[in-house]
Amino acid sequence: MQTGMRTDTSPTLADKLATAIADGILNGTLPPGERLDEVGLAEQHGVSRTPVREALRQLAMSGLIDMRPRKGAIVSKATPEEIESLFVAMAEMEATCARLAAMSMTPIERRRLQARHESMVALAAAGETEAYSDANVAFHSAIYAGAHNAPLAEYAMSLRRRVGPFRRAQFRMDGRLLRSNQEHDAVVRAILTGDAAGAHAAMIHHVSLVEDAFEAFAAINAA
Amino acid sequence: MQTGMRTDTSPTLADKLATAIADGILNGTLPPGERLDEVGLAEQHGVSRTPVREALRQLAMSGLIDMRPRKGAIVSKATPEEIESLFVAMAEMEATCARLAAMSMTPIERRRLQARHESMVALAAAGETEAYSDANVAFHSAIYAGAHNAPLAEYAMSLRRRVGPFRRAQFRMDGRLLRSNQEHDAVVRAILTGDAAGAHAAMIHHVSLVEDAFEAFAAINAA
DNA sequence: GGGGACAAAATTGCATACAATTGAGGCGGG
DNA sequence: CCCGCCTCAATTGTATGCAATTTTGTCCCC
Repeated sequence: MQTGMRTDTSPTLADKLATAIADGILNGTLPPGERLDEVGLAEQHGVSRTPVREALRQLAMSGLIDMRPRKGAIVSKATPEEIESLFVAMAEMEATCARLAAMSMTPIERRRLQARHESMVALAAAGETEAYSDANVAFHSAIYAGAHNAPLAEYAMSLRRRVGPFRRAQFRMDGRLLRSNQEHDAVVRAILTGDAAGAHAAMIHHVSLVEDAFEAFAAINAA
Repeated sequence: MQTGMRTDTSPTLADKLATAIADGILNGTLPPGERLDEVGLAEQHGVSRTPVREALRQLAMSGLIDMRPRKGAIVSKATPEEIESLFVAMAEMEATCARLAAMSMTPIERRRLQARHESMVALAAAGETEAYSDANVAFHSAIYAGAHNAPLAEYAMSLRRRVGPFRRAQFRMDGRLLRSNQEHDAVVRAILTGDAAGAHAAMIHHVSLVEDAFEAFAAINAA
């Protein structure tokens, strides 16, 4: 799903293309720096250039791709500094959502968050990386939703997507799963007790460690 | 300027149209709910529908307009709850930027912020609404920039634009200028002393009052 | 062998043309 | 008088065609 995307009653070709291309970027088929040729994409999807151009423009606004007039589009390829900024921004957004969630989640939402978290304990212990990763996204999304603020939640999700291409395989690093789960525990406890400041701090801490993991990963790959 | 807009080397027609339409929305020429007819806009600007459509898609992603497949585009017309969410989101973003600015502004940036603030004291005292309003935007922009985080700064600015259509004439309310200036003083003091938590709190307080002003304004207009 | 100018190919930007869906208005039946 | 259906105009979605700029490849000269 795409941030701020048009409400989809019978999605248009351009919309479908936008999600298709975004998927390609997120799952690594289209790596950062890859050139996005209009006719190529058009032929590849069996459509004309017109909807392709509209899809590209939409993706450009989301930050997933870069367009330069008369130069074409490429998958966004950020410098280490820009990637760092993205991670910091994501940490701040997640922390803000966590703080708001601590203040405004309904009792039902709190119970569900706790249940979700507890179910992840088992996954972490069993080392089920893939299932944990999926559950992790759902966990964070639940916190976005708990903030009860659509613009913030959407932007947080958009940032999560945007850093996606740069954080592949993060969970494969030693002990990430168990550690992530412990940090979730701190976040959940703070939210459940309505400790806004604590939720903020715990979430910043959690997401910052993800960033550290990325940096370690990047360092390994650079070597 | 448009958030996440393509880097402009010889802007394309679609880009120029996007800013033109955005200007129309922001200055009230195109009020919320106004229908954005493609052929109308095309004739009005002397271009074909193609660049108009691309501009609209761009604006849709920014949240300034709403598009529904085969139904056309309208200037975003939010419910009171959605407007409330926008104001809350803006307050949170501004506060986050203020906190980061308190932590990471350079000495030069701090001095400039202080100078800018002091120059606004005179404007507030003299009741120069228009000049103060311009300076106010620059003041907040300086804090965004001081956060040293492009994604957060851009999103904060984008939210500021997005609430624009709903906060017209806010400064005309009694005593807003002086009060705004006093609140700025608290924000600036916190930032200059590196008081991150204080900067956050002061900014939330400041922007929340703007929201209250809006609500009062909306209440008057509804009556 | 290296570098620069020119030409051709490729690619983007814009316009026009066509198709398809929506919404409105009219018409007839109840 | 009201309701449903049908038809048609209006509007959006998509394709194609053309113009302009960028890029690439080649040739010539140094």
